[in-house]
Amino acid sequence: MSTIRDVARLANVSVATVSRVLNGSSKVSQKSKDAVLQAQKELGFYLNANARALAQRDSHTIGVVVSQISDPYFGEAVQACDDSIHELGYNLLVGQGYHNAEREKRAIDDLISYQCRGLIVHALALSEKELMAYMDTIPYMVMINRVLPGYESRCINCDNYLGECLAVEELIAHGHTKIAYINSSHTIEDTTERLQGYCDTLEKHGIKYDPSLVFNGSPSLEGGSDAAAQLLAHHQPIKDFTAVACYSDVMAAGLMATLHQNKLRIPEDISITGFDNLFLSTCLIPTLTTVNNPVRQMAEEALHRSLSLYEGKPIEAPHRADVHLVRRDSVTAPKE
Amino acid sequence: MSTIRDVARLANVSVATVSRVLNGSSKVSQKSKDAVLQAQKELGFYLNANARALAQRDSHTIGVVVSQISDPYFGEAVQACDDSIHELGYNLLVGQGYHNAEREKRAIDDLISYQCRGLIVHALALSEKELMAYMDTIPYMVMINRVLPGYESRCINCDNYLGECLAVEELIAHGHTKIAYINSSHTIEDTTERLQGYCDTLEKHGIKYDPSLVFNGSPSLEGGSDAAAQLLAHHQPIKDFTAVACYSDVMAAGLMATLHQNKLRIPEDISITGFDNLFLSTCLIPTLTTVNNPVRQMAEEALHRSLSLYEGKPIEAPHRADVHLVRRDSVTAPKE
DNA sequence: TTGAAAGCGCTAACAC
DNA sequence: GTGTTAGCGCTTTCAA
Repeated sequence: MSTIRDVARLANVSVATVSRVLNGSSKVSQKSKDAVLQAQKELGFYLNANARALAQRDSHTIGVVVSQISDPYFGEAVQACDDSIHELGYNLLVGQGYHNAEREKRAIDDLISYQCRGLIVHALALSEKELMAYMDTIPYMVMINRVLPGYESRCINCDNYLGECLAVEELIAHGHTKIAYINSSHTIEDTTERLQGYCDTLEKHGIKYDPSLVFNGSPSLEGGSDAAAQLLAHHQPIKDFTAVACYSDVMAAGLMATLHQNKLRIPEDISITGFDNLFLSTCLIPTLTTVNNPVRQMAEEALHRSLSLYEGKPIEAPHRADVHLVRRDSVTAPKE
Repeated sequence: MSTIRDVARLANVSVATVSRVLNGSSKVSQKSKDAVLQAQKELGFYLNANARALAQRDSHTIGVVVSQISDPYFGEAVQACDDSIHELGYNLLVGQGYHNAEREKRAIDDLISYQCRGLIVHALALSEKELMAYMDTIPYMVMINRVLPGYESRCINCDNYLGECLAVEELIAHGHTKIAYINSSHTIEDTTERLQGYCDTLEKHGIKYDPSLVFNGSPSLEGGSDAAAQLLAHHQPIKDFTAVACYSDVMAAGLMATLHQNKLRIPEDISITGFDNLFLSTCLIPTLTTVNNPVRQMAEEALHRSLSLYEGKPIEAPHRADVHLVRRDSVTAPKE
């Protein structure tokens, strides 16, 4: 690896000049510029980002931690973040928490030591207390999909409660009264809010909440399948429910696979709703009726807040993203 | 941000001692250790990863560039890489090329300047010439899904030709003779090899290759839908083909969505095969018959080669991962 | 077991 | 316009 000094020597200029040319800064004579560029090419030279970060006290880097990058939801979320991040001239660093407190901690710690200029974290396993400690030491840290009391303006999420109400309303509007619910086993705000939306909407229509129709799984495809398997196992033959509302599109996809394996037709036998409106939900057959979760908008909001915080700018009011129902083909009227 | 000096001062030891404690290295008295840890906690101190990388001439970091992290194929690939990377105690840096030469270049350049200790790149837009130039300047760079002549042992891919042969054989074995093909519009090796497998297998069974049954799209869900739309538009009513082999699972998913929109049933009206065996292919309805692409194994292989290369170790023989057919529900005999 | 000090590769005053 | 040089925060000899 050659250094800036090698380039300077070869180009017959000082290191300062090399730095100027390579950073496109201030006035440099065309002659020096050419010499430097030529020398750079000859040596295959790259500025050392670590050294730059150190000297500039700026890593040009934004950290994002999610559960798992291969999960479609987080794939889209990270994508959304990265797009905004690059637009602003920064680079993205991703950490993965794997639904696991230890790993979440490590992911956050790593990003902090990389001196990220912004930090957006999704954590579902760490306790409120631990997260609050982070929020206190890292003033520019922002959370997504989770709200910490006292830190509301640094927590970005969507209206989970309303979203789930809309989904269940849609099922009821089609005539369903026996509605099961597939839930995430991580009980953080979004989970409890969505479940609450489910319960309240049933109640509002005079339908009694039946806990034996609610099953949990990890918020993943596998988790959706698992929960679905439990649901079917506990209700044979299928007559206790005609529809299933799901915590997320991903879990809904898992549910659909399991229903299909069990020769149940969607929506003829069972209607389904998801949550998130991932691209995935348009690929499923039938396409999934779901609640739009504006990840992209939330990513932008989170990024801007984190950046502002880093610069010590005043904090705005809390942000709660709007949701709306997206009607597709997975909901129809119950049979008979 | 406090520095190691602040910690040293507060703990009443030298910076060297702080460094020793925080790196778990060599002999330090329990007393110093306690003092340092206490001071660290008090200050909320984190070692600066950039400074460490500089001092140690080791960033502890591996770079991976893919097309797009939200793409299910790359989601799984990055995941596989990250798992191996963490096992070895490194950290992952991801770059995205977005099917675009300029972006691919930038992603690679960024990772190089971060001083990655290993570099795994998937690039489909950059020319062979440009990539070879990179391979020459970065001796530890390894490519996936692409083979550069003269650099075979630094290029990891799977047996694309055989894989596509297996898929088409499967269709023919079910009685199909009119088989369309949906292809990626990026003509790199995997694309041409799979197409060749398709052609040769047809020919082997005495079926004439018909170019009017082959359509391109970008290797994405949207691309699959687009290509499918073209295919349908050019063959109305549908009587020129009874099956479609696809370049990838992701494109197959796009195709399935389009067929479904057009009221075509799978597999009753049209049989389909994919390529990759993503988790996605088990979620589609019907589940997709496809070719297993051992991404995880390839990721490990790529990582180990890159690391060896970095350490100047000898290069092994070329690696071409095995493939096999995975039978599911998207293929059946043609009608009538 | 500990500390002093010389770098790591770069940027950014500052002086010319 | 250009060069000199003092750091950035850390690790790692080398001596003590």
